[in-house]
Order: sequence, then C-alpha cells, then structure tokens
Amino acid sequence: MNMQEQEDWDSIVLKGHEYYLPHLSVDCVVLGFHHNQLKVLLLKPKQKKNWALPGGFVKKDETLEDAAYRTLLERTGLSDTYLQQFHIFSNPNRTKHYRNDEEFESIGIKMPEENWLRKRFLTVGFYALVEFSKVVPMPNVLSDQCEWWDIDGIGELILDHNEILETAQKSIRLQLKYKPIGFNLLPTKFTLSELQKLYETLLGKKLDRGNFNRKMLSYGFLIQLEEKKSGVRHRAPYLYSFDIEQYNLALNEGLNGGI
Amino acid sequence: MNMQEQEDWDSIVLKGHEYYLPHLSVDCVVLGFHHNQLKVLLLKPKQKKNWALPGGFVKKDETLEDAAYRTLLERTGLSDTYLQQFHIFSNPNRTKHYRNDEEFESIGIKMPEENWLRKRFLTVGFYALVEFSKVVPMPNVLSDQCEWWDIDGIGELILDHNEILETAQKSIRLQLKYKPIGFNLLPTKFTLSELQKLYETLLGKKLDRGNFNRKMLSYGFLIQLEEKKSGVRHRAPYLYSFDIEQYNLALNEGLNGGI
DNA sequence: ACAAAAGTGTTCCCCCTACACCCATGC
DNA sequence: GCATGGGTGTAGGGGGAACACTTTTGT
Repeated sequence: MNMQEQEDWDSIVLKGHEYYLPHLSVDCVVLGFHHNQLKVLLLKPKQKKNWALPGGFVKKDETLEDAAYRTLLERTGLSDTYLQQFHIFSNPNRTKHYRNDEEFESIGIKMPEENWLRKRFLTVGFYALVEFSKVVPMPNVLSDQCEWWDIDGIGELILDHNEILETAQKSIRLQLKYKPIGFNLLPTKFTLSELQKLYETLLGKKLDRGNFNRKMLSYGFLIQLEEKKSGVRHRAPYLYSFDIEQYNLALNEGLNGGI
Repeated sequence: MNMQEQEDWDSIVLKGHEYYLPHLSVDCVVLGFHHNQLKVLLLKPKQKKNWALPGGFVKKDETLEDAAYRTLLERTGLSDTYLQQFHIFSNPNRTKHYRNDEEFESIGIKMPEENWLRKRFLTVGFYALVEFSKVVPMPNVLSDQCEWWDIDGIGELILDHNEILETAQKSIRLQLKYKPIGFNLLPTKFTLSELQKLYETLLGKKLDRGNFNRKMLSYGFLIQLEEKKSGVRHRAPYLYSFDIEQYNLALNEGLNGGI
C-alpha cells in the first residue's frame, strides 16, 4: 500500500463521518455480457476472504443515484450507464462484526472503538447494465482486485451480497418482461442472435429464433444495417443498431398488455 | 395537547436520536377500497397546512419493514397487511426547511439548533393494501387528524409526498399485471363485479365484464360461495372468497408469460 | 312489467407456438 | 459438398376483445 492509499484509507476511517451519511451505503450489481456469458463485476477487498459487489458511501449532499453513479464511474470508467435502484437491505445484523480490529491493524490503522464504520449499515441495491468491452475494471483503495466473473461461477460473497445479487437478477428478469433493457448490455452494433443469447441468459431459458426475431423487430426500434463480418463459417447475419427515439416512443405506448 | 403527548413530542425531539437511526424514515401509502373508490390514508400534521402520508422513524435495531409495520399498526390497528417497499427517495433537499422554529415554539418546544430532526432525511416508500372496513384511523402525537381520502381528490401534500404517492400507484399497477395483489383490498367475501371495479380503479380503465370474470376464474384461486345479500335490485351475484393456497401455487407457475 | 346488473355464450381475430424449408458462408 | 447457423414461411391453436342473449332480483 502506497502513501496515497494509506492516506485515503485513513481519511475514510477517521474522517468519513464528516462527509458521508452514517449507516447508509450503496451496492451496485454491474452486469456485462461477453462470449454468451452474463458477467458481474466484483471486487476483492483487502484482508477479506470473499469477493464483494462494488459499493460506496453516500455523501451528505448527494442523492443515492449520484452515489451509485460515482461508484460506477470509479470502478468502470463509465458514465451514462443504465442504473436502477431495486431494493434496500436493512437487516440490523447484516454488517455486524464485518469491520474487525485485525483487519485494520494489518493495514496499520488503529480503528477507534466508536468509529462510524463499525455501526449498522443499510445498503441500497442498484443494478447497472453496461457494455462489457467498454469497461476498464479498477480496484479501489480498499480492494486489490476488480474483475468480471461469470455470474454462475460465483462462490460466497461478503455480507449479504449473494442475496443482493439474486434480488437484482429477479428484478432484471421482471423488468425485461415489459421493458427491453437488455440493449444496454450490447455494443452499438449487434446481431439478432446475440440479442437472443442475451435474453436467453437473462431469463434462463431457450427461445425460438424465428419468433424472437419477429417479436423484436415488431417493436420498431431496431435499425437493420449491412452484413456482418466474414468471420463466421455460415450465412452472414444482419447487424442491427438500437433506435433510442423509437424505443422511448414504444415504451410510452406500452409493450405488453394484460389486465 | 395533554401531558402525555407533550412528553412524547419532547422525547422524540430531544431523545429520538438515541433510539432512532438518523437521516432515515419510512412513509406508507395505505390504500383501501370503499364505495368503488380508491382511498388513501392521510395524516394532518399539527402546525402544517398540508396533509401527509403516515410515516415514522426507524429504530436502531429494527428492519425497515418492521418500522413500516409498526407505523401501520399504530395508524390503522392492522397487523398482517400486505406491505411492500417500492422506492427510496433521496433528494438532498427534500426535507430542507421542513422543521422550523415557529412550528416547535407553537407547541412549547425550543428545538436546539443542531437537533437530529433538522437534518437531511431520506425516506423509504412502502405501500400497503388493506381492507377498508377493518381500519380504525388513529392520529399520532404529531398530528390532529387521520382520515381516508379519495385518491383523486388529494391536493398538495407536505414535502415530496405527492411524488411518493404517484410512484406507489405506478408500482402497484405494474405489480397488478403479474400478481393479483388486489385481493388484499377486499373483504373476505366479495363479488366479481366488486373485484372488477377495484381493478378498473387501480388501472384507470374500463374492463369487459365477461372477459374479466373468465380470466379471474381461470386462475383457480377463487372459491364460489352462495348467493349475495338481497339488498340489490337486480340478479343476486355470487360471492367469492380467496383461496390463498391455490393463489400461491398459481403465483409460482407464473400468471403471465411474455418473452 | 320494468330496470339493472349478473351470468353465460359466441364469434372474430390476433398473436404466440412449433416447426419446416431454403439461404449464405467457411472449411 | 457439407456443416452450421441465419432468414423466412406457415399451419394450428389459445385466448383476448367485443358483443349478444338469457337470467334473476327489487321496485
């Protein structure tokens, strides 16, 4: 740990209560899509055995959304991402015993008995859907690694982060039914079968190709471009891009009905 | 204001920070259904011009859900209600200037400059669907009235409570599409057309009687009883009750499809 | 008898489902 | 040619939308 990091750590521990709200944090479930796999961005906190969702504290004069955006920008380099709060987790014991003396002594900090970080924390869960290739994962001062993980290959995370992740996935599947948010996970140009793979991954089930294509095109917010790169050993599929104006129009009309 | 109330108020103002979490509250959108009208429970805070959603603070060792249940129990006398968090409102200025000296002087309290109630507050919105007739609206120490209002006849509420109410309605409409939560608003015995009126009110549009009946019955969680009271001057409609076991079964199977 | 609303039936049609069939491309 | 996946066609069925007809009750 270099001088700067030590200072940052000291600052958060000893002075954080001056500029952050107490008892409150945000955690972000950052999802990407790569090689037909759903990925989630995780941090490896120093001195902890398990990995963690990227998160942060809330400044005294910012909204939760701003705090989440800030966290996301710092971890991924991305602004303008699709970000959505989905639940607040408030189990009184969720952070009990998480901050312990050994952890801090090992990095040269004597944490006061009454430090703000030892208190109970509630956390607001956000999910972010980002374009995998644009992300440059960056660890923060409290962690030594920041990496994409296959969402199915994740072991035990710190605290209740497994629960937060699962809740996020449920919310996303629900949203997907009436709002095609999946586009945020794809590059600007994509094929229909890439889109289909994404939907299949998010929903956890196979879909019919023909029906899927027709349905997506019927929404009217996909723009067909020219042919795909010759790198595939079968018929070249069309590339599509996403027409955000038509998309917003379609959203207001409502994509699904039902009582 | 009697002695007890004065004490309670004093206690909240001067000692609240000892047993409540700072900066955080819950607000409940309590909905009922009566005379084919959707009703919402509102409080009239003393010394304020506008009405308010019932709300409360969060004890240092309870979950947000517990805090909301507690609020609900105190205001309505109901436990076992359908309660759902739907959003957390975090505008840094949402409570600015809400607590002012005049307010407190008028009830005989000199509020310290640095009192916890003057700080920024975030609030977690919950909605509750309750059986109108079972509710006994009860004001709290901070308010002099607690009443049902027609949801369409509400003027300006305090703070951002109009926004909270609107957000709640959107969430409920969305939920209703894939989860028939409306039953929580009806008495144990009800007719199909009462149910239909409720749906029409919640969704804000007319529905076809025949199609509605068939759809609801097709779910399989309605139990047909015997005839209705003779108090109607037309054919007596069947009464139905709600089979919670079949309901849970149906929910797991999924009521709606879509990609 | 009449009004009003409940219960039930019927038709049309859209859209989802499922397959099937041909097309383009790299090896 | 052949394997592979892309694009498109189509027959069938389920169910929603709209409407009609009959039934029951109180006045």
